[in-house]
Amino acid sequence: MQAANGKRGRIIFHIDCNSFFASCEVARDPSLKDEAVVVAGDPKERRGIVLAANYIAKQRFGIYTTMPLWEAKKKCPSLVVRKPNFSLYREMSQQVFAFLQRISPLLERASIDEGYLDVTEVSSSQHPLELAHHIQRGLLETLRIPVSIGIAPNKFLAKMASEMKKPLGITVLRKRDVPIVLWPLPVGQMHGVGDKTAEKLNAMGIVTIGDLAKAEETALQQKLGIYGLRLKERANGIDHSPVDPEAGEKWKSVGNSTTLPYDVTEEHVLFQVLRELAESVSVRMKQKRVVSTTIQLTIRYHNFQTITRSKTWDNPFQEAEEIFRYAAHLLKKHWNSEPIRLLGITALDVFDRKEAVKQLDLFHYEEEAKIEALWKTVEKLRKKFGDTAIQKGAALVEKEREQQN
DNA sequence: TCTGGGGTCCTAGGACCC
DNA sequence: TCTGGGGTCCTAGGACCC
Repeated sequence: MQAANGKRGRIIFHIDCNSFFASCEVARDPSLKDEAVVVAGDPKERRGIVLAANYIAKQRFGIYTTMPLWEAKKKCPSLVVRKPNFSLYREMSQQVFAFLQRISPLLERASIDEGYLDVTEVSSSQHPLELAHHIQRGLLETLRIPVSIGIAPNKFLAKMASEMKKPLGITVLRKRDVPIVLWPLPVGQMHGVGDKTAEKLNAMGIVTIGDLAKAEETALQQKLGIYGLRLKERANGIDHSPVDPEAGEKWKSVGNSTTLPYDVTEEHVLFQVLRELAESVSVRMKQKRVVSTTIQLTIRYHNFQTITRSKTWDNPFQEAEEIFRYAAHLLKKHWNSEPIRLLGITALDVFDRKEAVKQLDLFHYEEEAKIEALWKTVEKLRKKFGDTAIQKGAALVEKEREQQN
Protein backbone atom coordinates (compact mmCIF):
# COMPACT_ATOMS: atom_id res chain seq x y z
CA MET A 1 0.00 0.00 0.00
CA GLN A 2 2.83 2.36 0.90
CA ALA A 3 4.65 1.60 -2.32
CA ALA A 4 1.85 3.11 -4.37
CA ASN A 5 2.43 6.41 -2.60
CA GLY A 6 5.95 6.51 -3.87
CA LYS A 7 8.17 9.52 -3.59
CA ARG A 8 6.23 12.03 -5.59
CA GLY A 9 3.68 12.33 -2.79
CA ARG A 10 0.08 11.32 -2.58
CA ILE A 11 -3.04 13.03 -3.85
CA ILE A 12 -5.92 12.59 -1.43
CA PHE A 13 -9.51 13.74 -1.87
CA HIS A 14 -11.83 14.30 1.05
CA ILE A 15 -15.42 14.17 -0.18
CA ASP A 16 -18.01 15.64 2.15
CA CYS A 17 -21.72 15.47 1.39
CA ASN A 18 -23.25 18.86 2.20
CA SER A 19 -26.09 18.77 4.78
CA PHE A 20 -26.44 15.12 3.92
CA PHE A 21 -29.74 14.15 5.61
CA ALA A 22 -31.45 17.29 4.32
CA SER A 23 -29.98 16.75 0.84
CA CYS A 24 -31.42 13.22 0.81
CA GLU A 25 -34.89 14.54 1.66
CA VAL A 26 -34.70 17.14 -1.11
CA ALA A 27 -33.34 14.57 -3.56
CA ARG A 28 -36.33 12.35 -2.87
CA ASP A 29 -38.82 15.23 -3.04
CA PRO A 30 -37.45 17.87 -5.44
CA SER A 31 -40.45 20.15 -4.78
CA LEU A 32 -38.56 21.13 -1.58
CA LYS A 33 -35.69 22.52 -3.62
CA ASP A 34 -36.38 26.18 -2.83
CA GLU A 35 -37.63 25.71 0.74
CA ALA A 36 -35.84 25.88 4.05
CA VAL A 37 -35.64 22.22 5.10
CA VAL A 38 -34.48 20.54 8.29
CA VAL A 39 -34.44 16.97 9.52
CA ALA A 40 -35.39 16.77 13.19
CA GLY A 41 -36.86 14.39 15.75
CA ASP A 42 -40.23 14.79 17.45
CA PRO A 43 -40.23 17.41 20.23
CA LYS A 44 -43.01 15.51 22.01
CA GLU A 45 -40.56 12.67 22.43
CA ARG A 46 -37.84 15.10 23.49
CA ARG A 47 -35.93 14.55 20.29
CA GLY A 48 -36.62 17.95 18.84
CA ILE A 49 -33.20 19.05 17.74
CA VAL A 50 -32.03 19.84 14.22
CA LEU A 51 -30.01 16.92 12.81
CA ALA A 52 -29.41 18.57 9.44
CA ALA A 53 -30.41 21.79 7.72
CA ASN A 54 -30.15 22.64 4.03
CA TYR A 55 -28.31 25.76 2.91
CA ILE A 56 -31.43 27.90 2.59
CA ALA A 57 -32.21 27.17 6.24
CA LYS A 58 -28.58 27.74 7.21
CA GLN A 59 -27.74 30.86 5.23
CA ARG A 60 -31.06 32.69 5.06
CA PHE A 61 -32.34 31.85 8.55
CA GLY A 62 -29.24 31.13 10.61
CA ILE A 63 -30.35 27.59 11.52
CA TYR A 64 -27.64 25.08 12.44
CA THR A 65 -27.29 21.44 13.44
CA THR A 66 -28.17 20.70 17.13
CA MET A 67 -30.34 23.81 17.40
CA PRO A 68 -33.59 23.01 19.26
CA LEU A 69 -36.44 22.71 16.78
CA TRP A 70 -38.62 25.33 18.48
CA GLU A 71 -35.84 27.86 18.03
CA ALA A 72 -35.43 26.96 14.36
CA LYS A 73 -39.17 27.39 13.83
CA LYS A 74 -39.07 30.76 15.52
CA LYS A 75 -36.39 31.86 13.07
CA CYS A 76 -38.30 30.47 10.11
CA PRO A 77 -42.04 29.89 10.55
CA SER A 78 -42.36 28.33 7.06
CA LEU A 79 -39.67 25.76 7.86
CA VAL A 80 -40.19 22.32 6.32
CA VAL A 81 -39.49 19.67 8.97
CA ARG A 82 -38.88 16.03 8.07
CA LYS A 83 -38.57 13.14 10.51
CA PRO A 84 -35.24 11.32 10.17
CA ASN A 85 -35.38 8.40 7.74
CA PHE A 86 -32.14 6.54 8.35
CA SER A 87 -32.78 3.72 5.92
CA LEU A 88 -33.09 6.32 3.15
CA TYR A 89 -29.79 7.92 4.21
CA ARG A 90 -28.00 4.58 4.36
CA GLU A 91 -29.33 3.72 0.91
CA MET A 92 -28.19 7.07 -0.55
CA SER A 93 -24.83 6.69 1.18
CA GLN A 94 -24.36 3.30 -0.48
CA GLN A 95 -24.94 4.88 -3.86
CA VAL A 96 -22.54 7.75 -3.21
CA PHE A 97 -19.79 5.32 -2.19
CA ALA A 98 -20.52 3.01 -5.12
CA PHE A 99 -19.95 6.00 -7.42
CA LEU A 100 -16.65 6.90 -5.69
CA GLN A 101 -15.53 3.28 -5.74
CA ARG A 102 -15.61 3.38 -9.52
CA ILE A 103 -13.13 6.29 -9.47
CA SER A 104 -10.64 4.44 -7.27
CA PRO A 105 -10.83 1.37 -5.03
CA LEU A 106 -8.59 3.18 -2.53
CA LEU A 107 -11.67 4.52 -0.78
CA GLU A 108 -12.10 4.87 2.97
CA ARG A 109 -15.53 5.42 4.47
CA ALA A 110 -15.09 7.93 7.28
CA SER A 111 -18.79 8.20 8.15
CA ILE A 112 -22.19 7.92 6.50
CA ASP A 113 -21.58 11.11 4.53
CA GLU A 114 -17.85 11.52 4.02
CA GLY A 115 -14.93 9.58 2.68
CA TYR A 116 -11.30 9.71 1.62
CA LEU A 117 -10.15 8.76 -1.83
CA ASP A 118 -6.51 8.18 -2.76
CA VAL A 119 -6.31 9.26 -6.41
CA THR A 120 -2.52 9.27 -6.71
CA GLU A 121 -2.61 6.61 -9.43
CA VAL A 122 -5.74 7.85 -11.17
CA SER A 123 -4.27 11.35 -11.38
CA SER A 124 -1.45 10.25 -13.64
CA SER A 125 -3.99 10.19 -16.48
CA GLN A 126 -6.39 12.88 -15.32
CA HIS A 127 -5.75 16.24 -13.64
CA PRO A 128 -6.97 16.23 -10.00
CA LEU A 129 -9.07 19.37 -10.46
CA GLU A 130 -10.82 17.92 -13.50
CA LEU A 131 -11.36 14.69 -11.63
CA ALA A 132 -12.88 16.57 -8.68
CA HIS A 133 -15.26 18.45 -10.98
CA HIS A 134 -16.20 15.17 -12.63
CA ILE A 135 -17.06 13.65 -9.22
CA GLN A 136 -18.96 16.69 -8.03
CA ARG A 137 -20.99 16.95 -11.26
CA GLY A 138 -21.63 13.23 -11.36
CA LEU A 139 -23.01 13.02 -7.81
CA LEU A 140 -25.15 16.11 -8.32
CA GLU A 141 -26.60 14.96 -11.63
CA THR A 142 -27.15 11.27 -10.95
CA LEU A 143 -28.05 11.35 -7.22
CA ARG A 144 -28.85 15.05 -6.61
CA ILE A 145 -26.34 15.03 -3.76
CA PRO A 146 -24.14 18.15 -3.47
CA VAL A 147 -20.59 17.55 -2.19
CA SER A 148 -17.54 19.61 -1.26
CA ILE A 149 -14.14 18.22 -2.13
CA GLY A 150 -10.78 18.91 -0.52
CA ILE A 151 -7.61 18.06 -2.47
CA ALA A 152 -4.35 17.70 -0.54
CA PRO A 153 -1.27 15.52 -0.03
CA ASN A 154 -2.75 13.81 3.06
CA LYS A 155 -6.02 13.05 4.84
CA PHE A 156 -5.81 15.79 7.45
CA LEU A 157 -5.21 18.57 4.94
CA ALA A 158 -7.85 17.18 2.58
CA LYS A 159 -10.36 17.24 5.43
CA MET A 160 -9.46 20.83 6.35
CA ALA A 161 -9.69 21.81 2.67
CA SER A 162 -13.18 20.38 2.12
CA GLU A 163 -14.42 22.41 5.09
CA MET A 164 -13.32 25.66 3.52
CA LYS A 165 -15.87 26.04 0.80
CA LYS A 166 -19.42 24.78 1.21
CA PRO A 167 -21.66 23.94 -0.48
CA LEU A 168 -20.29 22.57 -3.75
CA GLY A 169 -16.74 23.72 -3.12
CA ILE A 170 -13.52 22.34 -4.51
CA THR A 171 -10.45 23.45 -2.56
CA VAL A 172 -6.80 22.62 -3.10
CA LEU A 173 -4.55 22.79 -0.04
CA ARG A 174 -0.86 22.23 -0.67
CA LYS A 175 1.61 21.77 2.11
CA ARG A 176 3.24 25.11 1.26
CA ASP A 177 -0.13 26.86 1.70
CA VAL A 178 -0.37 25.78 5.35
CA PRO A 179 1.30 28.86 6.93
CA ILE A 180 -0.87 31.30 4.95
CA VAL A 181 -4.17 29.41 4.98
CA LEU A 182 -4.26 27.34 8.19
CA TRP A 183 -2.05 29.08 10.69
CA PRO A 184 -4.19 32.22 11.15
CA LEU A 185 -7.27 30.13 12.05
CA PRO A 186 -8.37 29.63 15.68
CA VAL A 187 -7.01 26.34 16.99
CA GLY A 188 -10.55 25.11 17.71
CA GLN A 189 -11.23 24.93 13.96
CA MET A 190 -8.73 22.15 13.56
CA HIS A 191 -10.18 18.73 12.92
CA GLY A 192 -9.56 16.82 16.16
CA VAL A 193 -9.65 19.84 18.46
CA GLY A 194 -12.95 20.10 20.32
CA ASP A 195 -14.09 22.50 23.03
CA LYS A 196 -12.14 20.89 25.85
CA THR A 197 -8.85 20.66 24.01
CA ALA A 198 -9.25 24.19 22.63
CA GLU A 199 -9.77 25.41 26.19
CA LYS A 200 -6.63 23.64 27.41
CA LEU A 201 -4.59 24.97 24.51
CA ASN A 202 -5.87 28.52 25.00
CA ALA A 203 -4.88 28.31 28.66
CA MET A 204 -1.36 27.50 27.44
CA GLY A 205 -1.37 30.61 25.28
CA ILE A 206 -1.99 28.63 22.09
CA VAL A 207 -4.74 30.47 20.25
CA THR A 208 -4.20 29.86 16.54
CA ILE A 209 -3.22 26.78 14.56
CA GLY A 210 0.07 28.60 13.90
CA ASP A 211 0.71 28.84 17.66
CA LEU A 212 0.17 25.09 17.90
CA ALA A 213 2.53 24.42 14.99
CA LYS A 214 5.31 26.17 16.86
CA ALA A 215 4.37 25.07 20.38
CA GLU A 216 6.86 23.62 22.83
CA GLU A 217 6.62 19.83 22.79
CA THR A 218 7.24 18.91 26.40
CA ALA A 219 4.47 21.25 27.56
CA LEU A 220 2.10 19.82 24.94
CA GLN A 221 2.86 16.27 25.95
CA GLN A 222 2.44 17.12 29.59
CA LYS A 223 -1.03 18.64 29.11
CA LEU A 224 -2.43 16.45 26.33
CA GLY A 225 -0.29 13.34 26.23
CA ILE A 226 0.70 11.75 22.96
CA TYR A 227 -2.35 13.35 21.36
CA GLY A 228 -0.78 16.78 21.80
CA LEU A 229 2.24 15.80 19.75
CA ARG A 230 0.09 14.42 16.99
CA LEU A 231 -1.90 17.65 16.88
CA LYS A 232 1.30 19.63 16.50
CA GLU A 233 2.30 17.48 13.54
CA ARG A 234 -1.09 18.07 11.93
CA ALA A 235 -0.78 21.81 12.53
CA ASN A 236 2.41 21.60 10.48
CA GLY A 237 0.52 19.84 7.70
CA ILE A 238 1.99 16.40 8.42
CA ASP A 239 -0.20 13.27 8.41
CA HIS A 240 1.13 9.92 7.24
CA SER A 241 -2.00 7.86 7.91
CA PRO A 242 -2.96 5.87 4.83
CA VAL A 243 -6.33 5.77 3.11
CA ASP A 244 -7.49 2.40 4.43
CA PRO A 245 -10.43 0.77 2.60
CA GLU A 246 -10.76 -1.80 5.40
CA ALA A 247 -11.00 0.75 8.20
CA GLY A 248 -14.58 1.81 7.61
CA GLU A 249 -15.81 -1.76 7.12
CA LYS A 250 -14.56 -3.22 10.39
CA TRP A 251 -16.96 -2.74 13.28
CA LYS A 252 -15.60 -2.44 16.80
CA SER A 253 -18.93 -2.04 18.55
CA VAL A 254 -22.65 -2.20 17.82
CA GLY A 255 -25.06 -0.25 19.98
CA ASN A 256 -28.49 1.29 20.28
CA SER A 257 -29.68 3.95 22.67
CA THR A 258 -32.84 5.93 23.11
CA THR A 259 -33.99 9.02 24.93
CA LEU A 260 -37.22 8.16 26.72
CA PRO A 261 -40.32 10.30 26.17
CA TYR A 262 -40.26 11.17 29.89
CA ASP A 263 -37.91 10.52 32.83
CA VAL A 264 -38.71 6.98 33.91
CA THR A 265 -38.56 5.38 37.35
CA GLU A 266 -40.87 2.39 36.76
CA GLU A 267 -38.75 -0.72 36.57
CA HIS A 268 -41.04 -2.64 34.21
CA VAL A 269 -40.92 0.25 31.69
CA LEU A 270 -37.11 0.24 31.80
CA PHE A 271 -37.00 -3.51 31.24
CA GLN A 272 -39.38 -3.18 28.30
CA VAL A 273 -37.09 -0.53 26.77
CA LEU A 274 -34.08 -2.82 27.33
CA ARG A 275 -35.92 -5.63 25.55
CA GLU A 276 -36.46 -3.47 22.49
CA LEU A 277 -32.88 -2.19 22.51
CA ALA A 278 -31.54 -5.75 22.88
CA GLU A 279 -33.68 -6.84 19.95
CA SER A 280 -32.34 -4.14 17.61
CA VAL A 281 -28.73 -4.67 18.72
CA SER A 282 -29.15 -8.38 18.02
CA VAL A 283 -30.65 -7.76 14.58
CA ARG A 284 -27.80 -5.43 13.63
CA MET A 285 -25.15 -7.85 14.94
CA LYS A 286 -26.65 -10.58 12.80
CA GLN A 287 -26.68 -8.33 9.74
CA LYS A 288 -22.99 -7.62 10.30
CA ARG A 289 -22.32 -11.30 11.13
CA VAL A 290 -20.55 -10.49 14.39
CA VAL A 291 -20.67 -11.72 17.97
CA SER A 292 -19.37 -10.26 21.22
CA THR A 293 -18.52 -11.19 24.79
CA THR A 294 -18.90 -7.74 26.38
CA ILE A 295 -22.08 -5.77 27.01
CA GLN A 296 -22.11 -2.13 28.00
CA LEU A 297 -25.13 -0.46 29.56
CA THR A 298 -25.47 3.32 29.33
CA ILE A 299 -27.70 5.16 31.79
CA ARG A 300 -28.34 8.89 31.47
CA TYR A 301 -30.15 10.26 34.48
CA HIS A 302 -32.68 13.12 34.51
CA ASN A 303 -29.91 15.59 35.32
CA PHE A 304 -27.88 14.45 32.28
CA GLN A 305 -25.30 12.68 34.39
CA THR A 306 -24.29 9.67 32.34
CA ILE A 307 -22.69 6.43 33.46
CA THR A 308 -21.56 3.37 31.55
CA ARG A 309 -21.20 -0.08 33.09
CA SER A 310 -19.91 -3.13 31.28
CA LYS A 311 -19.27 -6.79 31.87
CA THR A 312 -17.49 -9.51 29.95
CA TRP A 313 -18.89 -13.03 29.74
CA ASP A 314 -17.11 -16.23 28.79
CA ASN A 315 -19.09 -17.24 25.73
CA PRO A 316 -19.79 -15.15 22.62
CA PHE A 317 -23.40 -14.05 22.17
CA GLN A 318 -25.60 -12.57 19.49
CA GLU A 319 -29.17 -13.43 20.51
CA ALA A 320 -31.57 -10.76 21.78
CA GLU A 321 -32.54 -12.87 24.80
CA GLU A 322 -28.95 -13.12 26.03
CA ILE A 323 -28.23 -9.46 25.36
CA PHE A 324 -31.36 -8.50 27.27
CA ARG A 325 -30.45 -10.73 30.20
CA TYR A 326 -26.96 -9.30 30.47
CA ALA A 327 -28.16 -5.72 30.15
CA ALA A 328 -30.90 -6.30 32.74
CA HIS A 329 -28.28 -7.74 35.08
CA LEU A 330 -26.22 -4.55 34.75
CA LEU A 331 -29.27 -2.32 35.24
CA LYS A 332 -30.33 -4.13 38.42
CA LYS A 333 -26.83 -3.93 39.78
CA HIS A 334 -26.01 -0.31 39.02
CA TRP A 335 -29.21 1.75 38.78
CA ASN A 336 -29.46 4.15 41.74
CA SER A 337 -33.28 4.48 41.42
CA GLU A 338 -33.10 8.06 40.14
CA PRO A 339 -35.31 8.94 37.13
CA ILE A 340 -33.72 7.84 33.85
CA ARG A 341 -33.66 9.93 30.68
CA LEU A 342 -31.81 7.62 28.30
CA LEU A 343 -30.93 3.94 28.10
CA GLY A 344 -28.43 2.32 25.75
CA ILE A 345 -26.99 -1.12 25.09
CA THR A 346 -23.72 -1.63 23.23
CA ALA A 347 -21.92 -4.83 22.30
CA LEU A 348 -18.22 -3.97 22.63
CA ASP A 349 -15.22 -5.50 20.84
CA VAL A 350 -17.34 -7.40 18.36
CA PHE A 351 -15.69 -9.99 16.14
CA ASP A 352 -16.53 -12.22 13.21
CA ARG A 353 -18.84 -15.13 13.94
CA LYS A 354 -16.40 -17.50 12.26
CA GLU A 355 -13.74 -16.47 14.77
CA ALA A 356 -16.13 -17.41 17.55
CA VAL A 357 -16.34 -20.97 16.25
CA LYS A 358 -12.56 -21.16 16.21
CA GLN A 359 -12.44 -19.80 19.75
CA LEU A 360 -14.91 -22.42 20.93
CA ASP A 361 -12.78 -25.14 19.38
CA LEU A 362 -9.75 -23.74 21.10
CA PHE A 363 -11.65 -23.65 24.37
CA HIS A 364 -12.49 -27.34 24.06
CA TYR A 365 -8.96 -28.14 23.13
CA GLU A 366 -7.61 -26.35 26.18
CA GLU A 367 -10.06 -28.09 28.48
CA GLU A 368 -9.05 -31.47 27.12
CA ALA A 369 -5.39 -30.62 27.51
CA LYS A 370 -5.99 -29.73 31.14
CA ILE A 371 -7.73 -33.05 31.84
CA GLU A 372 -4.94 -34.87 30.07
CA ALA A 373 -2.30 -33.18 32.23
CA LEU A 374 -4.24 -33.96 35.35
CA TRP A 375 -4.53 -37.57 34.32
CA LYS A 376 -0.79 -37.87 33.86
CA THR A 377 -0.17 -36.40 37.28
CA VAL A 378 -2.45 -38.95 38.84
CA GLU A 379 -0.65 -41.76 37.00
CA LYS A 380 2.65 -40.54 38.36
CA LEU A 381 1.31 -40.34 41.88
CA ARG A 382 -0.10 -43.82 41.62
CA LYS A 383 3.23 -45.24 40.53
CA LYS A 384 4.98 -43.44 43.33
CA PHE A 385 2.60 -44.24 46.14
CA GLY A 386 0.43 -47.06 44.91
CA ASP A 387 -2.10 -45.71 47.32
CA THR A 388 -5.65 -46.96 47.08
CA ALA A 389 -6.84 -43.45 47.86
CA ILE A 390 -5.08 -42.19 44.75
CA GLN A 391 -6.53 -45.04 42.75
CA LYS A 392 -9.95 -43.99 43.90
CA GLY A 393 -9.16 -40.43 42.88
CA ALA A 394 -7.96 -41.64 39.50
CA ALA A 395 -11.18 -43.53 39.02
CA LEU A 396 -13.07 -40.32 39.66
CA VAL A 397 -11.00 -38.45 37.07
CA GLU A 398 -11.60 -41.25 34.61
CA LYS A 399 -15.33 -40.99 35.15
CA GLU A 400 -15.18 -37.19 34.75
CA ARG A 401 -13.31 -37.63 31.53
CA GLU A 402 -15.86 -40.02 30.12
CA GLN A 403 -18.59 -37.56 30.90
CA GLN A 404 -16.67 -34.84 29.03
CA ASN A 405 -16.58 -37.09 25.99
C1' DT B 1 -38.46 25.23 25.83
C1' DC B 2 -32.78 22.90 27.24
C1' DT B 3 -29.35 19.39 25.40
C1' DG B 4 -30.07 12.90 19.43
C1' DG B 5 -27.89 8.72 18.25
C1' DG B 6 -24.27 6.41 16.02
C1' DG B 7 -19.55 5.58 16.66
C1' DT B 8 -13.81 5.62 17.60
C1' DC B 9 -9.70 6.21 20.24
C1' DC B 10 -7.14 6.98 24.44
C1' DT B 11 -6.04 6.75 29.42
C1' DA B 12 -5.66 4.89 33.84
C1' DG B 13 -6.15 1.85 37.72
C1' DG B 14 -6.60 -2.74 39.56
C1' DA B 15 -6.35 -7.80 39.12
C1' DC B 16 -3.69 -11.43 37.91
C1' DC B 17 0.17 -14.00 36.11
C1' DC B 18 5.03 -14.84 35.44
C1' DT C 1 8.18 -13.37 55.06
C1' DC C 2 10.33 -9.24 51.73
C1' DT C 3 9.39 -7.51 47.31
C1' DG C 4 10.31 -6.11 41.30
C1' DG C 5 8.79 -5.11 37.00
C1' DG C 6 6.49 -6.45 32.60
C1' DG C 7 2.37 -7.93 30.13
C1' DT C 8 -2.46 -8.53 29.52
C1' DC C 9 -7.26 -8.27 30.57
C1' DC C 10 -11.16 -5.89 32.49
C1' DT C 11 -13.65 -1.81 33.68
C1' DA C 12 -14.89 3.20 33.67
C1' DG C 13 -14.72 7.45 31.77
C1' DG C 14 -13.39 11.39 28.80
C1' DA C 15 -12.84 13.60 24.36
C1' DC C 16 -14.03 13.91 19.78
C1' DC C 17 -16.51 13.34 15.33
C1' DC C 18 -20.66 13.32 12.10
